[in-house]
Amino acid sequence: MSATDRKTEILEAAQELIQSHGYTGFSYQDLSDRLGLAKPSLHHHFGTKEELGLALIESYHGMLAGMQEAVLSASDSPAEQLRALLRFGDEDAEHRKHCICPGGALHANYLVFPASMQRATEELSEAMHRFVTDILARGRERGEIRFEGEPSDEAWALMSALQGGRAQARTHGMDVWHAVARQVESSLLGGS
Amino acid sequence: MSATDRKTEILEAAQELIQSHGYTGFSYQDLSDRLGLAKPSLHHHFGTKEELGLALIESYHGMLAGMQEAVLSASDSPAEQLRALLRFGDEDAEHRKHCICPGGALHANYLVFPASMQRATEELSEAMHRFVTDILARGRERGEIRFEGEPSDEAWALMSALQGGRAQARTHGMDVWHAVARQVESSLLGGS
DNA sequence: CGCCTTCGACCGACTAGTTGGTAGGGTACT
DNA sequence: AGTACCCTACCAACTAGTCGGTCGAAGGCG
Repeated sequence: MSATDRKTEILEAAQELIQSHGYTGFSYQDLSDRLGLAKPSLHHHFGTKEELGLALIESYHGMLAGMQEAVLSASDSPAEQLRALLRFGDEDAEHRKHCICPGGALHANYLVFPASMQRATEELSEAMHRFVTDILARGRERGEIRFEGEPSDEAWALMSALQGGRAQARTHGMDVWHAVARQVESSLLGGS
Repeated sequence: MSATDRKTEILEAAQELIQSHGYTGFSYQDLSDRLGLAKPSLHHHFGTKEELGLALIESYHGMLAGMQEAVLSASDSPAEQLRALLRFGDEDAEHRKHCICPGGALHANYLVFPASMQRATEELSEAMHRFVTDILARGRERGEIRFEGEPSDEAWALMSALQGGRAQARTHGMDVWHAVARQVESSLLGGS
């Protein structure tokens, strides 16, 4: 197992922990227990918790980029791209039921972050916002997606609904997530 | 200053802390510093953190009931009631910009809660959900509110959007909150 | 080949500070 | 006298982070 593998392994465990228990809700000890790796070894890879947090957000950036590429290459139709985006949410929600989405976890813990992580959080959701705004704008131009007001505003609304839906689903069951996704889709793309 | 006043004072400070820093993100020490009251004195009023947390959620129940009454007595029209509900969100968001809404804070920290607080959290948002569902159902019956699918599903979507909007507003400014509220309103009540 | 050095990964034992929580004593109002 | 409130002093457990050191694999070199 090379060094890079170890780092990714730690990052994956840390992602699950921050999305389930929050930034203040998990410790190096938790990571240590879960990975069977001594606590100082973790500090060897990520000197401080802030450093670990930054790497975490960095890796979310990578995941976002991957999703963007997958969504855009799925179809030329903005409506289909929107559907693909929602399917991504479905998969992730199904795969890690006890977690909230990355953005939700970061926003929820925003105020306890060191400044560097706050900045990184802002950049991440701005990137997501640009992506969603673009789909919505192109979709309405083509007559595939319907909403009132500015695409940018609707993008914030869409992101908020998905983020909130994921959070509520954790306490009220996956049905709530599906309900939210369904309402969002039918509102934007028209009834079934 | 009577005992009840002290308790409310502590509860108010604790509310602000849980909504800004999260349940694992604030300590009895933080409360002590903020209130100028020794830490053991807090334990006198709320023996354990779990007890404090339960009282917190209990008081949210009271606030919810107060809001329901205010919203329902504002008008007979479901559309107006919905507008009143959104205004409530506006006021609270304006008043405590650095906080997320009670429901959002509770959902975000759900997994680190002791079982009793998890149950109380579920009950709180189910109460809110029943209330919103009722407004939506009556509103559509009267032709004042428009949406597809089940009122219950749309209620989850509405709550999710507001909760998420409040969270994102903290990192991207109050404009985001207003954008989300506006989009939700125009989607349900029709264009301006 | 064998020997030596270097280096990243790792860990036991530790630190200083914080966590939720307790013990017990003082004070002030009823 | 009793009760409600508040305090100082304390506790065990946990926090992020450090220290000094071990291990094994890689690389240079005669």
